[in-house]
Amino acid sequence: MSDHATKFKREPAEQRKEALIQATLSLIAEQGLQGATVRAIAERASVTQGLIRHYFSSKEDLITAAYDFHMRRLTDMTSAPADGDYSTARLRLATFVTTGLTHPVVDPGSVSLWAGFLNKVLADDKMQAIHEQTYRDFRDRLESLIADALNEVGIPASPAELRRLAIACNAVVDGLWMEGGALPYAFEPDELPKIGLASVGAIIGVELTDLEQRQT
Amino acid sequence: MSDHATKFKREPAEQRKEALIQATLSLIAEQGLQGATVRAIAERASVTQGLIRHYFSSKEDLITAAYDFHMRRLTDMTSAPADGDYSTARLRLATFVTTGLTHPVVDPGSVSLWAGFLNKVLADDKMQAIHEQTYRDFRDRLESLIADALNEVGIPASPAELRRLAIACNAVVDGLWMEGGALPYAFEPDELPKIGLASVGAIIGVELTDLEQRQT
DNA sequence: ATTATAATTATACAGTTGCATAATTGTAGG
DNA sequence: CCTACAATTATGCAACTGTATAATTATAAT
Repeated sequence: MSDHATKFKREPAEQRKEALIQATLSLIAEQGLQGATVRAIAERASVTQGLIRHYFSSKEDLITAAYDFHMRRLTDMTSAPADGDYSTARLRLATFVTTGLTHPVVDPGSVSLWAGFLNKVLADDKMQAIHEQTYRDFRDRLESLIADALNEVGIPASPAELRRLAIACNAVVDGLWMEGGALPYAFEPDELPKIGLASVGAIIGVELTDLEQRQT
Repeated sequence: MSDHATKFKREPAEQRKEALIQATLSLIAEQGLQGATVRAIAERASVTQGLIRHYFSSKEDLITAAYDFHMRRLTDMTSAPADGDYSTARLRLATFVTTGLTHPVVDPGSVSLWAGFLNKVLADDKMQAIHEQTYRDFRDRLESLIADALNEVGIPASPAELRRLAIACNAVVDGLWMEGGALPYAFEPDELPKIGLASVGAIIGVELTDLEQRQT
């Protein structure tokens, strides 16, 4: 009679780690950092709290890993559709902006998550490094899309100019992203991407709004 | 001999309340919401913890009051210099943008504070109401400045257009504000206001960068 | 089947948290 | 001067926190 109801299952390390990270992220999104206690995380991941210590040397270690995971995912979600777009540079830029200002990138949970981490970012060096890294990745990606679009219309820009344009466009996208996440019902469904396209277009001096509708 | 060293002093209610709020804000700015425990707040305000309960019915009550106080101050700091400017509408708008992108409005503590509150904002109705209120105040202020500037150069805009422009400009300013606060050493001292002016100018189609230097 | 071992659970602990309640004490009005 | 009362301190408590350590148990290799 070996029918003892098995009390737990062993999972591959990476899978468990990610499950714990996901549990952590969902808790922070819902209740902020304070809601992410080891016990709450363990419960949400259907695991006992001791296991967290087995995979992460401390709670801070888990938080750091979760932050890295979230920021990477955010950047990837925004970049992916534009990366697969091989039409014109302008359209690629437009796709990037539109994606970054549409669900699921724009989402209360995402914004809450980002905000929840921010004060740790300013206090902890490791967090600061991750923040700087992901910010630069995102902005560099945007800068190269802008450079391509400007070349395409025959108005290339100097490196210094490109830097300024990238910072500005990044700010518009970030700002709209935040507002959309923080006030989900304050904007029409298509309003944010439209405003984003018009603004980025105005800043770099290239028309972007009419491009999106066309079928290849 | 009535020289017993007086153990405490009675302060007017409003003054004590504000002292407690200031202590709360400085703690959240430095360490996030988690650092703002009743004991830490009391100590920073040079008071014992029981007193907090005497002025605020709960910790949440204090946090809410602190949030309201901070957001009001942020909006006021940004608006004040532009309000006292009676030259041209364009200059007033430029002053508004510049002020919002310069110290002390741009400041790691301010951003940290704002972020620390955000997840509470999404969860708590009272906080949500305060957030919506201050956001609208700020954006409406910006919208009226934009409207004046456009009228001044003879290109008035429709209400719907004005709304879009205000949302976009608000996003630029907010985005730059955040980036400046989150990465204090990533930008040159004058870089953010310059980029802000150029971007807002580009979005609404009015030159703003050359105005600031002129002496009346 | 047995065994070795890592994955997982179980238990314990000292410190911290928000809050309630009681005990003081400054101070304005008589 | 003193008296009343609110402002403030003092003390206590139950719940929760992160972490350490020991006890189980699934599972792959033998």
